[in-house]
Amino acid sequence: MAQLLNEIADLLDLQGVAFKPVAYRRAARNIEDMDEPVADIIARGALQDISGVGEAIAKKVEEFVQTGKLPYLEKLRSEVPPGLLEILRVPDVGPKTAIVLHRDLGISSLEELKEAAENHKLRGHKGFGEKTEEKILQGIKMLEAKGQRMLLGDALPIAEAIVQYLKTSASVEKISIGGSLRRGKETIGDIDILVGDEAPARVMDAFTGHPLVETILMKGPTKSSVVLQKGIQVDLRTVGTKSWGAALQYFTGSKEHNVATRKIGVDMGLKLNEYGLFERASGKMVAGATEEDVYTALGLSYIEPELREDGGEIEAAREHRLPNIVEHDSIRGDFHMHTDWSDGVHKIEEMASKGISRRYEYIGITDHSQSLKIAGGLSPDRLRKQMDAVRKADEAMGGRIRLLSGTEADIKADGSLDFPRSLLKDLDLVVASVHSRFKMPREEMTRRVVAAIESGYIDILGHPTGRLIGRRNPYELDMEKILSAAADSNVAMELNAWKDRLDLADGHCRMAKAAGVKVAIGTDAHHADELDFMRLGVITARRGWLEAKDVLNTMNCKDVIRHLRGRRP
DNA sequence: GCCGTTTTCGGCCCGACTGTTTTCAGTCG
Repeated sequence: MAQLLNEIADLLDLQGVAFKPVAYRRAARNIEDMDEPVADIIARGALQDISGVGEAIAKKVEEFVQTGKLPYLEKLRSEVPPGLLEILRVPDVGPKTAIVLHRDLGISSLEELKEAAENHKLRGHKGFGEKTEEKILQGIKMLEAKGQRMLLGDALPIAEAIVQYLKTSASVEKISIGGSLRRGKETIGDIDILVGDEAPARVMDAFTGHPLVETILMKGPTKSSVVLQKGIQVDLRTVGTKSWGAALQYFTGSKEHNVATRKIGVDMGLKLNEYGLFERASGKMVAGATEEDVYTALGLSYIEPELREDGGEIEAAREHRLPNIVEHDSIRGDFHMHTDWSDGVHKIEEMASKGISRRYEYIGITDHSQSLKIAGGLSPDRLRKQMDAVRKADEAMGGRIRLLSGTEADIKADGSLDFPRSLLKDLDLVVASVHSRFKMPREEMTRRVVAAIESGYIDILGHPTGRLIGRRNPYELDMEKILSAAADSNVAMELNAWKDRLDLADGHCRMAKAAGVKVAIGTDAHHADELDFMRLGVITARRGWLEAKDVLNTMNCKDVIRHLRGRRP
């Protein structure tokens, strides 16, 4: 649905229509952000409750869901050559340029544009010169080579390396990651970095001179963009230090959050830009040195970067009822990891020492169960042996960390668990996950998972939707039903922190919290270093508005053990 | 097309960089 609305926006753009494209894109984005199927929202009669969806768009959405057709879109498509849409994807080519290309030069596809640029047919026309021609060719090349969005867990280390490089090579005064990366989105389009410094020229030179830089897209006195190897775009922006807070606020986004905050400013007779918050009449600066100052001056509580998605945080900040979202150092343990007993790399003791170095109070050893042969799942007999091994290792730790003996038990197709109950009840911790028959119909899959939740033998539902970001869709599930069953049985939902899972996703975390279900962040580490994925999990939990009390592994060791033991039949 | 601590009509965030211009339009974030 969101795709169709975005297409309508593009087509309207290409017809030179004003304002409507913005409205359609806003509706598309907010519909896309919903964690509930559009059909269900329609059934609840709540379509127009979505911000940006009014009468006209609601009618079109309902029409499409009911009939599978959208005559309005079909009409637009018939009015605009289909190839013009792909021309819009070329960087630096927007609707105005595309219209001119089509109207004056008869270009109506990417192929034709490429050919015209290569044969220098563009230069000479009003507004088109040699450079524009080159830029368009370069843009088409980038489009063809364009990689997918990066995972949060892949982008973060690259960005941190560049920050470190600029700190040492240009000794900048202030520096921070910005953009979607600072907000902790699960995938990142490009990397944004902000520098607060009074003499930015040397910073720009250092940045564009970074050894990994392949192409310099633009370089100005305060703003530069480069492309690294593998097609990763990095934008650097500098401001004076007295504007640091306003600039960081601006450069963190999201775009929608910025529009909303700037509107609040407008309503108060203020103007917000990256240099500060100013009185519109006098031009006097009201705030800007810190983000806190800016939000306070707008009558808002400070809003954490992870919440800045225009998803209700502005209203909550105005009423000073924002959640006190979970901090990274509140995490006291990890509930999900594998060792060399199944498909992990390291020994129990090696995982434990990594846990100690992370200052954990406890870790759960949860190797695979017997059905998952491909991952060396443990037979009941082997699991008994491992329980002994974990206990011995635990004793050897001398109280520095507590090792919980657990399993990641398969939930079989019929909803039963992969070990006999007599065995499960002797474990400290049972994570249960779906690893087979991913394509079950929604109702059947829901029944399967609910059966496992209601078994009374599981503590945590592992990677609840099974999605792999950019690679595998979530299995079909009625999340409301799952959460309701979990609330009744006091079973926690895992937030699997492995970098391509992040499952539960942020939106589902909010649903879990609303349903009164606790979230357990587990890394699913198969290597000791992967315990560090915890921070991706915490970032996602923060994006899901979770507070420390909503997250199971903020509990201290004593309480966790009491909690788990209390659940044993 | 949407929306309202002024508003149900008349607005709709704001600025850097680029290229092609003799002062600005288009694109992007």
